[in-house]
This record gives sequence, structure tokens and C-alpha cells, in this order.
Amino acid sequence: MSHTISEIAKMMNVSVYTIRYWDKEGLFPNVKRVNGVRIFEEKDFPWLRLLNCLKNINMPIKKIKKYVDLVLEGDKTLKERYELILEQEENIKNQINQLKYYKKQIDFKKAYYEKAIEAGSENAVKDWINKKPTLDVDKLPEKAK
Amino acid sequence: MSHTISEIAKMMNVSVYTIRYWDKEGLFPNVKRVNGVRIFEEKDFPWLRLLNCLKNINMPIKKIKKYVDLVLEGDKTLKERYELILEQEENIKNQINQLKYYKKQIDFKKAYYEKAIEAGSENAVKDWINKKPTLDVDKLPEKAK
DNA sequence: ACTTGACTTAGAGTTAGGTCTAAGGTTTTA
DNA sequence: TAAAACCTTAGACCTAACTCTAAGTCAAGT
Repeated sequence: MSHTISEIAKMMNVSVYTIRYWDKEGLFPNVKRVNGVRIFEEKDFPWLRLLNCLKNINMPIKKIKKYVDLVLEGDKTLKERYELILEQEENIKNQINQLKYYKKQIDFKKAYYEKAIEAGSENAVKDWINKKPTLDVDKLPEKAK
Repeated sequence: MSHTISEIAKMMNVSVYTIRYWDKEGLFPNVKRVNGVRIFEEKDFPWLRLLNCLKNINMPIKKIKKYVDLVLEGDKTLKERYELILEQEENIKNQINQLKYYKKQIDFKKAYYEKAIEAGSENAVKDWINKKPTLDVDKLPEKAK
């Protein structure tokens, strides 16, 4: 079963323009063409799947391109690719930890507004918020990327 | 204790340019000035803290500005602000879920490369990767924002 | 008084990642 | 056989979020 660019765009939930842009950036080095028209096949799906993953963990296109280039160089880059993947794993962990950390702050703010709405005014809960620590950068989780 | 722009930039781990840009965008409506120079005080810290949080959960500047405007309108916007915060909470949850989902794929890829490196070639583990599902967009977690 | 260094502004420039248009080719449908 | 509905390219344009430059102000130190 083969697929056109618009089908792939739909599958990946991006625009046709985006797929063409990614191709221009070299992210599809092996996609077949018939009369110049891109034909995506089942054999391309594992890569589409991984690409979708890498995009969604916020890996920059240039870094994805670098990975693609390593793949094209064959087995001699296995270790380098492994390290790149390890780095991404670290990166995801950091992103998750950071989001969890900030979720607590948002949850506090939510509770704060619940109290304020109940009281009808923000002033009524001002003393409550002041129990919270002030900006303390030392405690921030490691920045993602 | 009062602080200059460069101290705040250091604290928030961004450039001085960035703080000025944020100010230009209206994110510091209440910061004191002496001879035109911005003076950040302790009373500004809760907002710096929240701003830092909102930036790190990937809230766009325009949306943060909207929140600032609501705050300036006073108690009559409490409910609207509460809903904006709720939305952000949803958003963080989605981001976390998505990252956790993709982390599994990265972990699989990591194991894949460990096997490939051990075997000395990717071909040796090609059958192993093919046990994995192909691109299946229906199972993707809800997109964040 | 004068240099140093940190601050100010307006506005131009940069980067990443698309997004769109114009002009044209091919293939299916009426 | 012709229009509709896809596809193609090159390249211009767009947006978000900075990033930097130029020209200038101000306060502190020598």
C-alpha cells in the first residue's frame, strides 16, 4: 500500500507544506518518486513513526537531520546514534521533571483562585499566597535542552 | 532589597534583552523606574516566579500578556483568570502525557541500538524492530495546545 | 571634570519552523 | 477531451521570540 503526501500529512497531523519543508531539509532521504511525485510506502513507516516522536519531544530539525545523516552512513555510526538517542532520553526526562515541577505551581494558583472567587476578592487571600516562597532559581529543575 | 535588570536576568536565566523584550510586550506593568531605569523589588517576585513558570510550560507571550491584562482589571476577572489557569493545567497534563508516551519509543530505540552495537550491525536486529507497530496516529496522546 | 560601566530607547536583524503563491505537470472523472 | 483534483518546484512571506546595534543618559569612582 502506498500513500501520497496529503495522506501522510493527515496521518502525522501536520500540513502538506510541512512535509515538503521537512523533505527539503533532508528528513526523507529514501522516499520513492514516480513522475516526481512522492510515494510513501509501508517500509517508510518506521521512520515516519520515529520522526513523529522526535518532533514531539522538541528535537530541532537540524538535529534530526544530523541523525538521518548518521543513519545513511551505515553501521559505523551505530555508537554515535546510540549516544544521540541517550541524549534525547535525558532531554525528555528533564522536560517531564520540569513540567511536573511547574504543575505544582499552577495547581497552587488554581487553589488560590478558588479561594479568591469564594471570598469574592483577591485581597482576602493575599496573606495566604505570601506563605509561598519567592523566586528561587537555585531550586529550578534542570533546563531541557 | 531592589534589583537591576541584569540581576533579574541572571535569576531567571535569560538575557537582559529578553527581559526588555518582555517588558516591551507588557509583561511588567508595575515595575518601578528611577530615572528611567527599571527597579525590581521583592513585591515583584511572586509575579517573576509565576512568569517563569508560565514561560516554562510553553505559554505564548501573547497569552501571558492577556493574563496580565486580566490581573490589571481587578477582581471582576477572577473567574476568567481561574479558567485560564485551568486551561494551563490541562495543557501541562497533556504535555507530560505526550512526553511519557514518546519516552517509551525512545527507550525502545535505545535498547535497539544496544542490541545493534552488541551484534556489530543493524541488520542483525532488523527483525526485532519489525515486531513494533507502524505509525498509528489514532493512539497518539492528545496534542498539547 | 572625566572616564567607566550599567542602564535607556528605537528599531533593525536573526533564527526556527513553517506557510503560501505562482506556474506548471499528471491523472482521474464526467 | 476537458475540467477537476491531485501533485511538483522555487522562492517569497509570515510569526514568535528573541538578539543586537547605535546613540544616548546617569551615577560612582579617581
